[in-house]
Amino acid sequence: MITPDYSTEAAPQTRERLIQTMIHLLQTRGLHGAGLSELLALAQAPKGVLYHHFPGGKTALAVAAVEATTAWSCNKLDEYLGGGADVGQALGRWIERAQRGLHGSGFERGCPLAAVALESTAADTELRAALAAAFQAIRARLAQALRRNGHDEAAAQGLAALIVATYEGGLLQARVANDTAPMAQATAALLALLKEKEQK
Amino acid sequence: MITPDYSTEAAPQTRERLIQTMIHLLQTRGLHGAGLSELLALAQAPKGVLYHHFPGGKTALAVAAVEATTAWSCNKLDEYLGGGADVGQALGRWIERAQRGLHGSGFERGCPLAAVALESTAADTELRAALAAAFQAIRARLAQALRRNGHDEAAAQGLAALIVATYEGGLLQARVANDTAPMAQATAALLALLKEKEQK
DNA sequence: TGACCTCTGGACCGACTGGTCTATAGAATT
DNA sequence: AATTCTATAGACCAGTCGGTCCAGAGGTCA
Repeated sequence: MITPDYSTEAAPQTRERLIQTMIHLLQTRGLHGAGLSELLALAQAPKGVLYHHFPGGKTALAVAAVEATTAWSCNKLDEYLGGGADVGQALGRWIERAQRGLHGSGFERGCPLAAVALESTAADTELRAALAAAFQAIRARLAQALRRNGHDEAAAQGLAALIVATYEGGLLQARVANDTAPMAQATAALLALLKEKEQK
Repeated sequence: MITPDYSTEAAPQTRERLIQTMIHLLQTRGLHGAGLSELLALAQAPKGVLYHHFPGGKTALAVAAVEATTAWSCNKLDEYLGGGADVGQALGRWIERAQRGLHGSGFERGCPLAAVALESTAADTELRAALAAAFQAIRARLAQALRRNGHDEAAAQGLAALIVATYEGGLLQARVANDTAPMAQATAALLALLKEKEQK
């Protein structure tokens, strides 16, 4: 007889706490900037717990964090883009949310994917695979919505990549500037260009 | 009588080699991912040399690397934008160069500024100041050229931020995708939008 | 009740980190 | 020739890194 695999209460909480803490550290310090001792202190967990839930250690936890971020982002995108909503509008809401997060954290919390993306090397195969899948999934969702909005396949893919780039690049500039302005300006410029194209 | 301050031959070579090596490591692994031992081995320099030229240690060298990158980028931009050339064309050349660099390094070499930007915290004041100045300078140069091309002040600033964001975000996506496509697509989409606006 | 299992807790470890310090080579100055 | 200054060289250090290992806590089975 197969044991029902609903786990105990405590276990998923701890595991989830580790992932959330890792996401937070990736946003603020990046992968190598985040030490295990700091992570465990923030998550209020001893070392053994980490290696129990993630035998692969720090890297495995980072992969889990990347995957959790991917899932979360896709859900949020689906929510914003749901019902064939206008991509420009959805993008506006998305960026607004990011700006609030950045500003609210004193310009410390950026994108958890971006930092890892720039620190990882080709040797970090699992991490890279997770990151590649993440951006791929996000672009695919955007492209799908753009196609629904009347763009052809090539244009949809191009605009999807441009939107993601604007988001990541805008966040990066805003972070070092200690000011949301660069991100807001970049986004506004992109939205204006998109609107003009529509009206053409 | 003032001593002519052309320095000895050896000194600036070593110092420069340290900076160039740091830039390379920032591009491939980021600030925290790059160890001093690796840096010194690549630069073929003993430890004492580093702390002789950069009493501030690793961070001071990173600041110097950021500043050198800024100067280099501004020079290149001036070259591309010189004589009131079209911004779209200049941007195309700029991005093409970055793509060749990325592809030629097996998708390892990205932007030395971006990685540091995401790893640094508000506590790293010098590093942050250097980075803020870097992006500020680059945006200013782009905005100036855009104004020459007939955009008003606000539009020029917005587009400048958008261009930088596209560059950084495109590079990031291409890096993890192991494929220049996302960057090429994002850039092409942006250039297409700019061209449409011109013709409007 | 005893065996088992998942999960927690933390002592412990070797490797490596960034950084300091002293010795010295060699050119420039006196 | 003696001195001074810049630059090179690397031994050395304390602290921290990620990771291993084992002891128990507490639940769920037979």
